[in-house]
Amino acid sequence: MGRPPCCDKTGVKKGPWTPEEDIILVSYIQQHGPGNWRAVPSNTGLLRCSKSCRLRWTNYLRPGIKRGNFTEHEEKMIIHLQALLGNRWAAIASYLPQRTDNDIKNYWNTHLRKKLKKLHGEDENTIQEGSTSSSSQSNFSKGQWERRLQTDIHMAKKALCEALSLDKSNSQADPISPIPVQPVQGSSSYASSAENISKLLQNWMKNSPKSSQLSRSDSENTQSSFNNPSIRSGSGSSSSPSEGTISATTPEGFDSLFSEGNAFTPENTAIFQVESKPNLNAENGFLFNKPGLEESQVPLSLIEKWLFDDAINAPAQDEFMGMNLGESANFF
DNA sequence: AACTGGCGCAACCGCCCACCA
DNA sequence: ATGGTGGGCGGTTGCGCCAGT
Repeated sequence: MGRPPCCDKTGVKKGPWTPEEDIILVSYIQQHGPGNWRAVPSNTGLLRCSKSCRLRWTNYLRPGIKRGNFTEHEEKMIIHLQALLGNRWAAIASYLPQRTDNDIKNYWNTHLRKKLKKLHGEDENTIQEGSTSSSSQSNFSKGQWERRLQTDIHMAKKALCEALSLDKSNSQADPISPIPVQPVQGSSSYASSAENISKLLQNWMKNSPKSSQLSRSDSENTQSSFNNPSIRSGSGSSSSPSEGTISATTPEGFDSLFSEGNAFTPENTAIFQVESKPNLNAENGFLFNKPGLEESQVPLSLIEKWLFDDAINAPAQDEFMGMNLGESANFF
């Protein structure tokens, strides 16, 4: 039969996550990698649903997440992509690798929708939401649906093209390149996450005088995990400690890294160096190495090859931004 | 100073689909 | 082949903060 239930609802904690819980979760993921979420609550002692752990990780703790104000460029992209893809926030988020779908969704609901509403008046509903909600999708004319499908295919091709030519894409000024993971400079892949935690902990320490005492046991736990060089890749199903290595070579260990006045900086984040040539894992944002699979040896499936070849031959590089998206194209 | 309403965001809920036993 | 679960995703809610009165 199937698997046992992910968690019984009794005794499951809800509401905002505490820094202690964050540390425990990050520590665990450092050791075991993201994935197998069902095992997380039991293995960590967190009184959280596995789903809650996954969401906390993907929306807040995951490496490479950029928080704060959206740039004008990001706004434009979101508006364009929303017009093209509808409320498929995960798909939109894949074009803004530093933003989570939840962030984009929130930003859309709180900022952009109102902006557009102002701009369009009451017509906004027909322009924007008419193309988005799943309930109205059934009302799509065949032409609309096909156009959307074509757009998706075109984007998939572009995404693949970009992904397969990473070297170039980093410097290309294509504003809508769907890069799965923001290109990382050297070794700072984990630093983003650690930076999140660091900021979080600094606030926590300011607000909670007992925190240092409390974090004692946690830090012992997390120290070992941060000094544990193994990161497992992907879903954790195919895991090998050698797949990715992180050098956490601080003699003071985790405590010193997160102690007040010792926030993560470009200098000290360098301690989390990924040894050897990294591969990007789009799902979890970690860098890891696939043993025995050099970059030049990545095999292309037939479909990938087709998409890649077709994308190269397609002259529609500017098609995306130039598409008639109604008023939204002239939003700025 | 106290109250109130709006806003922003983190987290939850429910559905769906792929996968597993 | 089938039933059940994990994980992904979009919609919604709840709560804290802040400006206005």
